Parts: sequence; structure tokens; C-alpha cells
Amino acid sequence: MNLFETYSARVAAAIAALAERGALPAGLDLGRVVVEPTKDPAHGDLATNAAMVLAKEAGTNPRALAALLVEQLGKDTEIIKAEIAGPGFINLTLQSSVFTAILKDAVERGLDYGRGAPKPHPRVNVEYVSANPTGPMHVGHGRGAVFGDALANILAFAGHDVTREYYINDAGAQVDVLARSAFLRYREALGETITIPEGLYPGDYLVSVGNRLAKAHGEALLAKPESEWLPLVRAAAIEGMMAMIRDDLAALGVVHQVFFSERSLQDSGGVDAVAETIADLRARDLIYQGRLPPPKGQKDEDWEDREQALFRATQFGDDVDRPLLKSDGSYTYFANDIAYHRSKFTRGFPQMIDVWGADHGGYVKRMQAAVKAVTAGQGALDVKLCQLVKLLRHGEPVKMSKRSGDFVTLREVIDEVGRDAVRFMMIFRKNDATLDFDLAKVVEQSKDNPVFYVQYAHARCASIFRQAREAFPDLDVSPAALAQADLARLTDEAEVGIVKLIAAYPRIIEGAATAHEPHRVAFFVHELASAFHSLWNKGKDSPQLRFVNQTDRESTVARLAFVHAVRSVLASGLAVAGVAAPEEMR
RNA sequence: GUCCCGGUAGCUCAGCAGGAUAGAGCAACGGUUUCCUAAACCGUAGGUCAGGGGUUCGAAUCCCUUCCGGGACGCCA
Repeated sequence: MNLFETYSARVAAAIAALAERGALPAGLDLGRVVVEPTKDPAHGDLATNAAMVLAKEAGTNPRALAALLVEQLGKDTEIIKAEIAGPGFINLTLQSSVFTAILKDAVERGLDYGRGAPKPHPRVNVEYVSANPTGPMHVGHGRGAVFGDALANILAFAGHDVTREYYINDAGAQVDVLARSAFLRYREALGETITIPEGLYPGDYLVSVGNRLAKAHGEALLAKPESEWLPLVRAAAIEGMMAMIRDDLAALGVVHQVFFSERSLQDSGGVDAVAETIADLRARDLIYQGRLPPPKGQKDEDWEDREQALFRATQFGDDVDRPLLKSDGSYTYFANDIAYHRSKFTRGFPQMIDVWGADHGGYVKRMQAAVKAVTAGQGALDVKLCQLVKLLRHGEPVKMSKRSGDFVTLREVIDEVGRDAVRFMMIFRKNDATLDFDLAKVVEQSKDNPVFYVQYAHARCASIFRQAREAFPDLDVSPAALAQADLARLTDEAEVGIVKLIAAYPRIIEGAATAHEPHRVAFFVHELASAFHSLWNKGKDSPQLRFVNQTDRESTVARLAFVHAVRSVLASGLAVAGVAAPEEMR
């Protein structure tokens, strides 16, 4: 339980005590009551809105209720001051021992500080990347990959049971196109001169697939009709593309536990999960034969009005009902996707998170409707949309063109600027805002570059320990020893401010996990780094604030404990982001 | 035509399920290196939170509406 949860409970207890003695009505709804850090240190350490939120229901006014609460909370020996402010805030000032205790805990637990208690249920499935296996990943995929991975990290750190999943779209027409493209490369490998016609994939990443096919089959495939070679070539091409994608992901440090094949839905031990899903929906009268109006604002000369099997998505909040079968009788992508999400549920994941590109935004409502339908309201799907990445170099746009086959790949970007820069920048922005990614800027070693800035703060922490070893070679700097330091010596405003940040870290993790917003952690470590750099420089003007002080062993030990905690929190936040925490930057 | 996302300082963006005087960074201007990494720090200046209504003790935040930018809209995935 973190500081804020502890005091939420105490405020609730105070309210209960007041109700007990009849000063307040019993059973007030505490749902909107929050205890949060104050923005202004002059307001003390914690603030609660309890009086303002509850006044109306309690039949009194905020300040009168606040007065009651202040009196009750004043009995708490850890609270040295409780006062009413503004429209009815209650500001609490705590004994400094509360914070030294938190600091001690952070020192002892190190990288585990802030880790949430295990919450094994409900299990969470995070599906991310899911790039089509038709070529290398581009930068936009990279954003989803990093976002999903960081989110999964945060959820796991917050205590959830998380599974990372990749959905392989290996069932649609696009993989047949891929196979035909690969077949041309196969013929090329056998000595033919080929040209890749419009509509096929021209990228040279299929050359190796062609070579492998030539090696495995010789000229045997040339004589066969397409119906015979296609499945073979398709499987080989998909395998080749997935190997490449996994490799790209590995370069980013992204690893999935489950790769789920769309094709397997229809053919897994003779079971057609899509047919099962449709039968299930049909049995509950959620499918009917009907006609859809043509889409508006779009050129639709080839619109063919026809009756088709429609899912009653509107019953679950969607705008129109959605088709499940194509005119040739095969399943739509949506039908497959319903079966896929149903499978997530039956595999034990009532809580699902999908990370998609923003161009799939129009798909969210129907998918959520489908999840509701297919899980009978027991499953929940949150979809996180990642906006576009604008790739720049010195402020100038870098041209990308997927059609030509020579677009800027994710791999090229990683090779140029490094994994850390890519990862940190991808989550140093809300997912639903477009992201400017400047290849030149993110390798700068300056405060303009947030990646460097935070890593540098961590390296400085490490540097202090190297200094300390020089100054006090015999000093025991193990966490256990440091935890025994006299932490009450840390009284400078800047030090106290940083301790409060450390105290807030578990709350940041919790908030980022429930809101599904990894960027909060990135911003937090940046803020902590900033506070630390500031304190560091204060030591230039005020030598007594330096971390290592040759003439004062006791305060050095206290400061080392403090630095150890700062370092751990920075490392922890960076770990969640999937970014390295270097010992030095030279 | 409908739906989704965005509009906060000159620029790039935060603002934590409604809270106190809206915050950072860059750019601009002015300072700080015999001193643990100046690869950093400190200070100054900069705002009609796109506009207009509404709900509330209280709105950048929630609702309605207008404008602007981006995306999507049966048989593609």
C-alpha cells in the first residue's frame, strides 16, 4: 500500500468515526474522494477533496465538514498539521519520519520499489504489433511495438498477470499476393529475369525467400499449377517474413509469448473456430440476413447491393450492423477477428488490450461490440490507437513510400539511432498524439534529448558511488547497510522534494497501469532526472550539499542511501520503458 | 453524410477519472565552470486552454454546438 492509499484509508476511517458518533450521516459514497500530492509545497504534503465532494450528500457545507474532518484527522500522530484551504481542501502536513520511512523502504527494495502486489486475476492479454507478414516493419509498427511492450511491462510491474500476444494476419488475400511475389523471386533465383508487376510486393526482402525455395525445390514448382505451388510458397514466404519481423522486434527488445495465427482459427485440429463463433452468435439471434446502405461520401460505382449475413453490432453500441461473410461465402476479416477475440476469452483472458494504428480507429466500436456479444458481457476490450510517426532529420521530413519497396524500415532507424532512443521517444508522447521523431535530435548528447537526459542522471548516480569508493574505501554501500543511515539528515528543500517524488512513484505506476498510459512513467523519470540534475548543481554553490563529503562520513552515508534510491527509481522507470540504465556515459 | 482522434506559450508537448495562481522542454534574453561529469544548472519573459453555450461550490478536463487539422467508412487486412 502506498502513501496515498494509506491516507485514503485514514480519511475513510475518519469519516466512519464521525458517522459513528452521529456527526455525519452513515454510508456516504466515498467514490470520488481522492488523496493526492499537493502541487504547492506550501500546502503541505497531501491534500484531499473529501469535504467538498461529500458536503452536499452530508447536508452541510464543505468548510463545516472540513472542520469536522480536520479535528478527527488531527488525532493521527503522523499528521502534524491539518488545515482547511480554499473552497474546502484539507491539506495535511506529515511527520518527516513518514517520508524517511518511505525512503528507507525504497533503499531496501531497490528495483522492486514500486512493484505492485500480485493481482493474478483477471489475466490481461496485450496484443500488439500484429504487423502483416508481408514485409519488414516500418516506423509506425515500431511505435505500436514499443507502446504495447511498455504497457505490458507496466501492467506486470503493477502486479497483473500479463500475456503478450501477436496476431499473425496470415489468412487474407494479401498473403496470396505475397506468395505470388515470392514465386517471382523463386523464378529469379533459378536464373530468369523478372519484373515485379504493379500490385505485387517489389521489395528485395523476398529475394532470400526465393533463394530458399529454389534450394528446397529446384525447378519442381515451375511445372505445377498455381493451386499447387501457392500453399507451399505462401507458407515459406510467411515463415520468412515472420522470421524477419521477429528479428526486428528482437532488435527493439520486444518479445511476445504468443504468436497467434489467423489461419489457425479455421484449421486447428479440424476445428473451425470462426464457424463455431458464427454458430454461437446465430444461436443467440445476433446474426440476420440483411442489406447495408452504401457508404456515403465515397466513390462507390462498384457497389453491389446484396443481402448478407450481418452481426447485430448496433445492439452493443456500434453505428451499423457488420457483415460476416463475403460474397464468395468466405469469412470477412471481421468474422475472423471476432473468433480470435473469442479465443482470447476462452483461453482465460477476460481483460484484453489491443494496440492498433490510428488508421484502424473506425474499427474500435465494432470490435468492442463483438467482444461484448461473444463474451456475454464478461470480457472487456480496451483499444489503444497509436498515431502516426513523422520521421524527420534536422526538422526536414524523411520520405517514406511503402509502395516502392524502399521505405524507411524500423530496422534502419534502430541501426541509426539505437534501441534506447527509439524506445524512449516512442513513449515520451501520448499514444493518441502524432509523434515527431527527429533522427538527428535523438542522438544528441544534450538536455534537448530526453533519452540522454534521463540516462545521464542515472549515470551520475553511479558516478557518485565511484567517488564514494575513492573517498571512503572501507564503506559498506550495500542496500542493507545504507538503509541504516540517518536519513533524517536529508533536510534540504531539494532533497525533500526528490524524496516526495520517490514517494509518488508507486502511485505513478498504479495510475499508468489503470489508465493504460505508459507515457506517464516516461514523463515521471524525466521529472525525477530534472530534480536530480538541479540538486547536483546546487552542490556547486553549497559544498555541504554535495553527495560525497570527505569530512563528514555520516551525511555521506545518508546521501548515498538517498542516491541509491534515486538511482533505483530511475532504473526501474527506464526498465519499464525498456531502456538501458547506463553506469556511465563517457 | 456518419464515426474516431486531435486543437493548451512563437515551436514540440504534459496537465494524473472536475479542484487551489494552467506546467515543462526548445527557441529568445541574462547569469553560473579553481567545485562529486557545465553532456548540467539558475533566472527573466511569454496564455482569451480554437470559438460559443450548458452542468457544477469549482471546467483545459464532463455535455451540446460551431470552426480548423488528421484518420476511417460492405464483399481490404
